[in-house]
Parts: sequence; C-alpha cells; structure tokens
Amino acid sequence: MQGRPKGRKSPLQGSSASHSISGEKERLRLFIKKAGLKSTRQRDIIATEFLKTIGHITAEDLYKKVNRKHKEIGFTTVYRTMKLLSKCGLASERVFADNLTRYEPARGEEHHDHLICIGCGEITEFENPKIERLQGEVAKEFGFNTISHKMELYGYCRRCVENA
Amino acid sequence: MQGRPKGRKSPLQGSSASHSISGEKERLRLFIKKAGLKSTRQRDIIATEFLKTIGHITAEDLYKKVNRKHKEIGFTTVYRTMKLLSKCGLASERVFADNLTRYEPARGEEHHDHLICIGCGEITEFENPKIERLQGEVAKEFGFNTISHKMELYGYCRRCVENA
DNA sequence: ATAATTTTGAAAATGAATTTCATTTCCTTG
DNA sequence: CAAGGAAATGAAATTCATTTTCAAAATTAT
Ligand SMILES: [Mn+2]
Ligand SMILES: [Mn+2]
Ligand SMILES: [Zn+2]
Ligand SMILES: [Zn+2]
Repeated sequence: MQGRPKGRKSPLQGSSASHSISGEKERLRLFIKKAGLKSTRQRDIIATEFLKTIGHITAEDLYKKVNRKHKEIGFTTVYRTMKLLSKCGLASERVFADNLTRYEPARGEEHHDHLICIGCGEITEFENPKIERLQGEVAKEFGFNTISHKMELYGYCRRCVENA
Repeated sequence: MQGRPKGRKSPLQGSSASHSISGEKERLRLFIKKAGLKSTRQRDIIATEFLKTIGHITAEDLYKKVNRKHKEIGFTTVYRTMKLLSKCGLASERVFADNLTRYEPARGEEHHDHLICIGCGEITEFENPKIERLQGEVAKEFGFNTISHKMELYGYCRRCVENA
C-alpha cells in the first residue's frame, strides 16, 4: 500500500569534503570484487555522492540528492548501496531518537559520540577518552565483553539556547 | 493489513516486586483525576501487572501477560495505558538496538544506563556518577543544555562469555 | 437515571525498512 | 567480440511495530 517513505523531516547535513574520495572508492571496488559482487554505474554515483557528505544523512535524503542529477536511480538502490557501504566499513549506521536510520561516512577515524539538538536537529560529534575508559571499567565490573556502545546527549545546542 | 504485531522475541524480564504498588496506583489515580480522565477496570489491571514487572517489557509482552487472565482486554488498551503511565511518570520508555519500545517501572529512582547482551538479551542496569559528571563537562564545553541522555553498552554478559 | 465525556477494542492506517520479481547490466569465458 | 551465467536494478509489494479511527461500552457528574 506504500512503496517507500514520502518526504519528511531531516535537519542539517552539509556537503563538500576534503578527502581522497578516490581512495575510499578504491576500497569499495576491492570489497566488491572480493565479495564476488559487481561494480555498477549506480553504486559509483551513489557512493561518490555519499562520500562527499558531511554529517548524518538518511537513505531517503541521499536518494533525493542523487535523484536531482540521476532521475533513473531508484530509492531501493540507494538503500541497498548504503547497506553495502556499511558492510565494507565506509559508512556507519546511526539511529537517534527519531528512529530514522542515518549514515555517516566512516573515515577510518576513531569512535565518537553525539550531541543531538532537540531544537534544530543539529548533530555534533565528540570524543571523550575519560568516559570511554570509565565505560571499560563498568563493563569489567560486570564481567561484560563490550562490542560497541552508544552515547547520546539530547538537549539544546548553543545557538538554540541563545535564540531562546 | 495487520492490526498489531504477532509474537516475536523478547528476552528476560522477571516478575514479582517488593514495592508499595498501592502507592504507585494512588499516584496514577491522582494523575487521572487531575487530567480529567477516568479510572477504569482495564487501567487498573494493566497498571497492576506492569508495576509488578521487574525489567524492561514491551507493550506486546505485557499484553500477553495481561491476556492470560483477562481475555477481554485488548492490545490497544495496554498500549495506551503504557503511554499514560509514561506521561504520569510511573513508567520509562526505552528503545534499544532492536528498535522495540520497552517500558520499565520508574520507581522514583535516579537515572541509570544499560548493558545489553547481544547473546541472550539480558539487560543490566548501572549508574556511574563519574561518567555523568564528564558528560556534563562535555555539554558545557559545547554550550549545550542537556535535557536527557542515553548510554548503552552492547556486548556479551558474563554468563554468555563463560558459555562461549 | 440522564447526559456528557471518556474509554475500549477491533480493524484500519501509517511509515520506515525490507523483500520480491521481471528486466537489465555486468563480467568472464570462448 | 559474442554469449551466457550471475548479480543488480527499480517499481511495486510486503513487513511489522506503532498509531489512529470509529462505533459501542463504560464512567462520572448532575
Ligand atoms: Mn557521527
Ligand atoms: Mn532500566
Ligand atoms: Zn539547536
Ligand atoms: Zn548474555
């Protein structure tokens, strides 16, 4: 009764990047070959557009961006390509409180956590080694073998606080 | 084409409690009155069953428990009652990585975070003032006014590690 | 009891995520 | 440079937890 999500919210996610996207595309190509998959025009276009992204974008919004120049590329392919990029380590899947799946380029960098503004939707990243260490201590105390973790602070960003 | 979720997973969530459930039921009664709502047999039954719960339970699973003794009470009412209990502060809504909404009795206690076992589904609670303090520092650094936060560690619980 | 308002429960709707399937594209082999 | 086998594509359908709708039933104040 419905093919795929109709347009909806989606706060900021910039564009443009200063990366060797070529290197990342190469990594994708290798992964594809190794997995017995095939390189396609669509995957190339979608990956290129995604890797230019700064921030956290939904498959739906990425589809909209891609769709501007490439009317023939469908949402399903964007969706599937993001799954693929996640598997090969070029994208990280994130789900915040609005329950939408977002993707962010995973630039081999270290793990990070997020501040999410409930006013304007801005997503800010941070990294705090002390907290990470303490999380390790907590896990140890419970005999817990941690594989991943998620920490999100929800509230109002500086701009929203000032404009209040 | 489908009224509500059919049975699915759902790891542990114990039962039995050592609380003055009567006090919590009184709180619900007051909230209901103050909001111009009505006390009903169903709400009483559902709230009672929920408040006996230890752990984190989905509306679906709570419905199943209630349904054993009260075939006439529908899922929708359980669902709505949990929303009501959340609003009046007797329940906390939690969404972990499996994207199901769970509820846990909110016993006026302090905030806590969770360890979630990806082996057996066990959910363990913890509280770490040092981490909380550091989170405050991070927020401060970004001029961020934190309203709530979420921290979850995913991995294998002691038992699952030992049985591996 | 009566009336006004809220609640209930079955069914339908919603919406993001995922799958299906007929067709097209890719890529290796001859 | 075919040809053929395998994978990809895209539109449409499906899934499934959640939420809404609506007519009938229950609650509360009068
Ligand atoms: Mn991020
Ligand atoms: Mn808890
Ligand atoms: Zn903001
Ligand atoms: Zn476990």
